Amino acid sequence: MEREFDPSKIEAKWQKKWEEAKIYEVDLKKAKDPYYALVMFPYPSGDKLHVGHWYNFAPADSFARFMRMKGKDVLEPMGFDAFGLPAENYAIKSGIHPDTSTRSNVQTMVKQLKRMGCMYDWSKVVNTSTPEYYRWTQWLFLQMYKHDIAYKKEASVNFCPKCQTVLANEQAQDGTCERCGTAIVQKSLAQWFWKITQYAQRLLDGHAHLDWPEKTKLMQENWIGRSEGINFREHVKDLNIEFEVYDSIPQTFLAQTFTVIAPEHPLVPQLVAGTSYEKPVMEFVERIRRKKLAEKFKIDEEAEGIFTGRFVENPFGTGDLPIWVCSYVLADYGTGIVNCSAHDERDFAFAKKYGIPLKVALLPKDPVLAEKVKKLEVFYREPDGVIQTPEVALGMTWEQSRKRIIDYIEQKGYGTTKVHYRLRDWLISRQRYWGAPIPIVYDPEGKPHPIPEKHLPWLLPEDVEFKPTGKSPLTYSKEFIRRTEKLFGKGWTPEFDTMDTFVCSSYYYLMYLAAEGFGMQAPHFSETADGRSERNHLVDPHVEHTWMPVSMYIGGPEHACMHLIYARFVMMALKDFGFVSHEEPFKKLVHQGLITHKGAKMSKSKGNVVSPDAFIERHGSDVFRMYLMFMGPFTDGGDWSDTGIKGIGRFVKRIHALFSEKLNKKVDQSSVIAALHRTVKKVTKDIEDLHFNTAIAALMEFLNLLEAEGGVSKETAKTFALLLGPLAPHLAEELWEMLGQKGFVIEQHWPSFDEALTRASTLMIAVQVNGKLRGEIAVDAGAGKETVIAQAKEHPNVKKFLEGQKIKKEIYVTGKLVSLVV
RNA sequence: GCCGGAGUGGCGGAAUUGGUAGACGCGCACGACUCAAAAUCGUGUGCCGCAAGGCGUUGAGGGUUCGAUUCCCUCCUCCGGCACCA
Repeated sequence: MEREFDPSKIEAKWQKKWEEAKIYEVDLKKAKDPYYALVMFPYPSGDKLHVGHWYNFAPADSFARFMRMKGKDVLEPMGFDAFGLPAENYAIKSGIHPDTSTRSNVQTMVKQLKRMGCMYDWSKVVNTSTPEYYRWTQWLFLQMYKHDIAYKKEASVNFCPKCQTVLANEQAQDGTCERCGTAIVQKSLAQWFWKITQYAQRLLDGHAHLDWPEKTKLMQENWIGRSEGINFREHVKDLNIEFEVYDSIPQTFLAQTFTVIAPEHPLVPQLVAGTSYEKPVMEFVERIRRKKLAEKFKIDEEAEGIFTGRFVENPFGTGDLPIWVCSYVLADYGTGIVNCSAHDERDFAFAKKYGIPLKVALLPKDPVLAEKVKKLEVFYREPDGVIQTPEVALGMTWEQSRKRIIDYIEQKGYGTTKVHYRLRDWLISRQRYWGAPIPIVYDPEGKPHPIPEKHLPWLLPEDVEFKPTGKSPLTYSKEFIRRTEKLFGKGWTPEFDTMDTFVCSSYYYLMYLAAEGFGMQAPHFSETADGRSERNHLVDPHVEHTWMPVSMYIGGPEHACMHLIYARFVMMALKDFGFVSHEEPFKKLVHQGLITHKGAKMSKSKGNVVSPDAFIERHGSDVFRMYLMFMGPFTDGGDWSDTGIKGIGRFVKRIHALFSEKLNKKVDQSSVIAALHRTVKKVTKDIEDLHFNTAIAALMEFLNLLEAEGGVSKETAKTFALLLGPLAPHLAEELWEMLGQKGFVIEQHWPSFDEALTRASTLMIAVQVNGKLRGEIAVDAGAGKETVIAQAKEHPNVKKFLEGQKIKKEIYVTGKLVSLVV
């Protein structure tokens, strides 16, 4: 009867049975109670699945299994974010085509993923690098183009000298390349952008309905950077030039003494044309431009500037303002021109450096400090400072005065309120090979034309050289150019850039829904019987309506301001275009924590990477994933320990031993039944909250009790096996079979519990005297306050402390403790 | 600099509408089995004590309370994010 416990054998056995029974395949059209459980799909790298993948996928799968046992129709798909730089860099090094290496990596990863034993629906795989997939990436571009969201413009853009490509703002967050860490430089290039800025407000407003970590929403808010202020319309003295100036602290508007303009601003040459200032100013502009090209622009570097010889005619009668070109002014925020006062730290420092006069509009209450501020010896701006001008806000604090002054400015017609965002349009062009070609061709005059949908997929050419020349590799494809001329005519040229891979991942959650029945081939719709094409629909509207938004999305927090913003934007756009019915893609979002080793982030260079393979070989997938979940709270991550996993190994062996040797009870004692119901209650709640660590601890505790009892009844064992179902799926099946049960564990109902049975008949009550624990008494569950307190006073040790004392206060916390104060 | 989050045994961590701090596991010590080791099992594991029991304790200091890891104030440390946005 006793069976040898060999995890690798039983895991292979159940994986085979699951696959044969197709129990994880979901009929999207028939689902009644859909639950879409999604993890951020992996990049198919040549390295194997690492611990980070496991830490994301395995607990996510446990949660999905739990939902399935709770009766939901759960879709848990898996796919590959397969375009991108690593495959291309590998091709440069090895000569192996990215398509070849990617396909082989995908194959390897599928094999590894299957060993995890997750309930992936392998009939709906997506791979973003296949023509069947990127055909829709290109379709998405065409829709964006058609609806005027995609546009091309010459702009100063972030360029990574190492990756030899431009990057989106989001991918250059701290002035370095998101991929390789190289310092970003600025380049002026004609590139394709998507107008994500048009959605800035909706991206902010949408947060209200999302069950996301507050931290993530906050990061997106900061990134979008909404700022409300005043736009002033101003005129340049002696010239027929007008411009707008954005001011987010309009409190100072009467104390402004000079104006600064960004070096890249197109008005700069006009301001100085034909004057003696032209030469030095344009030289200054060129010097700053070169500086930005050569290196990452340093924040802490001192501001530089030069006077243009021009003045703004000040409409408030407070004197004309000299216009300076200034290195710290950003060309693409606000209007690129700013009016300055003494109450902005940088303006203050700049004016001091160049001897520009300043006026004071705000004074501190402290008279000593006020004297210093008046003499412009120190910079000052505090919320409780007192406003000196304008008259209408006199005496108000900096904070209070804001609204009053804005109202005043609008009333007087000096300016209008205006909202600005820090968010910039999404630069989606990349000068790389391994991506989806942008479906645009240029006529002989250089005017762009969208490629008609019937020519999609617009295939990525094969005959290219993988060399980082700074030019798009597609430029070197003869076939690509021939193809273009053949289709569109002589002198026509294709767009040589490919799309940012974040475009591919911005809608993949919809593609799983469209991938039904096409397996690895990926999604497309066939022509209808009467020959009309249905291909203008990315995804079946009914399926989309039923399954979106994603019920639970799990992935790393590093995507807060990239993928998670792009995906929301694309979903909103698709809704506006009429292709989907929802506007938010991810209803609930959870970030798993980071797994470290020896206190540091795992990396090859540090040599502290933990390979899951050896541990899986030895302990099996169930033990490995349970250990990851047991380490600590899912959202916290943890530090990997080679020895810690042994505890879970023992736990699993002990369970197996119990089931094979100790199913010896007809009926369990009532104390065991009570513990069982408490365990069901706790495990249910813990998995709902993604507190896998404490769920496992509760099961361990229960096992300890069963062992102490010397055995277990079959009924209790059945429940125990079901509780293990989400956490250790293979083991649970094996136990289920050992109990002689039919069907798969995943098809059973999640055990329920009886609240009344979770309560024990006798309670242990702690007794405190003056807040210190002095004893413990056993009382009847139904006993009232008087009885319990009387009993507490009889406890010998408590008695000792009450001796000769007068009791001032008696407190009874029902079912927990008695506190006596003497 | 600004905005978040967190500090609990040798280690990972548990417990917060204020109610027995240290569940569960690792490690360690001793014991059993063994020629021996591994594995396994048992006992112990904040400090003092053979024990009954006592004392201490959740980064530091203070406060509220019968009672504080939990609430309030001050400070320290660590982690994450943003940072020329006028």
